[in-house]
Amino acid sequence: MSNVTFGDYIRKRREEKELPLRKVAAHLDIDTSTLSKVERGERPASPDYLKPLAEILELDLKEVQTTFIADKINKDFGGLEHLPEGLKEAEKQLKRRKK
Amino acid sequence: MSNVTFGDYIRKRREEKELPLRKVAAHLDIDTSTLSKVERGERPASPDYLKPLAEILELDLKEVQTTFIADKINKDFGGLEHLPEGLKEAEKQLKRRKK
DNA sequence: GGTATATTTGACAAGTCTGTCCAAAACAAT
DNA sequence: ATTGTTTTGGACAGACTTGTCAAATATACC
Repeated sequence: MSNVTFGDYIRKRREEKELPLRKVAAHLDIDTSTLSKVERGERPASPDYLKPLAEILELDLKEVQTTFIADKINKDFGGLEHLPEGLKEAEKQLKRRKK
Repeated sequence: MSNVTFGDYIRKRREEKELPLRKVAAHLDIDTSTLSKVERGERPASPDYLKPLAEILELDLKEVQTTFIADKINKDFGGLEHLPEGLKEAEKQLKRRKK
């Protein structure tokens, strides 16, 4: 898995499976147009899309979520120079929370 | 540094330095009320606040940013079960991008 | 070309978010 | 209790976001 946006990721997979936007969008219960925009990165994906996407594209939910998160972090925080440290800290807090 | 929200973090420091909201808010060029809300987590902090905050509170910008990022990731993605993997992936991509 | 299907575009409504304003409340100190 | 100061609450405007709809464009196939 390479450094690819969430939109590219799901579009590529949708094309592999030869599904039209129409079908996928219907399964996500959104408009074709909205999905088109998400695939092209013109709009962000909603977390609500992740499970249905994993289902219809037959992808591991873990991979879908992971790609979604990585992409969004990049877009949201890309401009901050200390992002690496921020990520480390977030991880540390997650571990701490588990207990 | 413990598992503390961004708001708590800056409030604690502001009180340490015995600065009123009025002064800090003025330096950030925002309303007192807005800063009060940010400190109490009623509103999110804008990235624009980070540098001025570091200045007036005499904190390391790196620490301020780190706390900000960790807190926001937590709030934004806290509901996703595969957040740890997402963070790992984001880090991997950052490293890859550096080249 | 012509028809059918798929995708993209842009205008739009409804909802959400961000910060301001100013009034109210809390706090300090005497 | 009154005065001065700090902090909070809530209504509000303007900007932004999210998704829809319908029209336009592209793609495929005969």
